[in-house]
Amino acid sequence: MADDVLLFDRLLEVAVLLQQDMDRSLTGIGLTTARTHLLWELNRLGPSTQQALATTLGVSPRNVTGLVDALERHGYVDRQPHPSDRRAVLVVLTDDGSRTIAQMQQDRRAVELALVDGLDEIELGHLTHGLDKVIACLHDLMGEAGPPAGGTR
Amino acid sequence: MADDVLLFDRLLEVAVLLQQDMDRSLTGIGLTTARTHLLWELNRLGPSTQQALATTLGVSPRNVTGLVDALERHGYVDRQPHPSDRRAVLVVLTDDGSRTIAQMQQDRRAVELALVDGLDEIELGHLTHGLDKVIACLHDLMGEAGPPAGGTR
DNA sequence: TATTGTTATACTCTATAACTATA
DNA sequence: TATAGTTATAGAGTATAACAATA
Repeated sequence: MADDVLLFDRLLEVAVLLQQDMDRSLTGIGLTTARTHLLWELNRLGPSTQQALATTLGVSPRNVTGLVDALERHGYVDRQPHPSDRRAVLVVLTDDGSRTIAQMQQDRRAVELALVDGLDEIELGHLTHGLDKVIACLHDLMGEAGPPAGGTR
Repeated sequence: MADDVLLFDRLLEVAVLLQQDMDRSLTGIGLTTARTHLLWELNRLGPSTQQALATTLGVSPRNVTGLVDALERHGYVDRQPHPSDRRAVLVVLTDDGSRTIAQMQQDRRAVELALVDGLDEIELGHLTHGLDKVIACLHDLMGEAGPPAGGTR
């Protein structure tokens, strides 16, 4: 009957569970998904202007202002004057921010270990292979349908 | 180096892509993720009180009021008096709402087909098997860590 | 007394537009 | 003139608390 989206449903369930798992560790410490995303990218990029963060995150500069305000208020980042451009500010991780990111990376590794632990090497290979195909296929689907005036055909 | 969360990263990428794919079809027709979620559950449950919807969706009754307001405003649902409880209202899909849901189900089937099309039967079996293990593992992780005063041990 | 839905209030994420200070 | 970041304004999702009508 409704069994015609078996793979889709499984992927969706994984997505929901991952989201829940990541949300769980953010409660009560002044972090949210959006703020954490910024923190994560800031850690990847190193000290950055808000403009750079807006581009990387794909959100408006105004939005970054709000997120940095909140992260600064909670002590995760600092705003420093840009050394060569007095219009800009450099957003940098505080020690607390760095520690928080490190903890998150450790949590991810723990989840990864738990997941891999339940699979033998063959199963893991098959799963990885299948996921890569799914990812490629979804990228294709997005590419085709993205902007109204496409031309991949 | 940073290659120690390979599986996690793949699952995360799938989650992001799925979210993007689902968002894509909602733009410009008065729908959002939250509203669509309500519509979807309403279709599954049949005519429901807002209380029932709040419970099913795991959000506050106040939140449901806002979502139903918006969906009603855009013609996807109607509020009808509850036949036996004059405090409650029954939220029901309009014809337009039903058509929209049907279209979404069809879109899902199309994505499912595209995904399955890229895999032979063996690969599909392996992928499904791996995902089921991942889902079970994630459920375990959530269960263990969920409420502070757990007792699964 | 308990429940259904609402109004009141507040916080967060998001966007666009106008404005300031600087390039 | 263009760019970086801010203030102003607005819409959407979410929550709690207080309140009205009804069970």
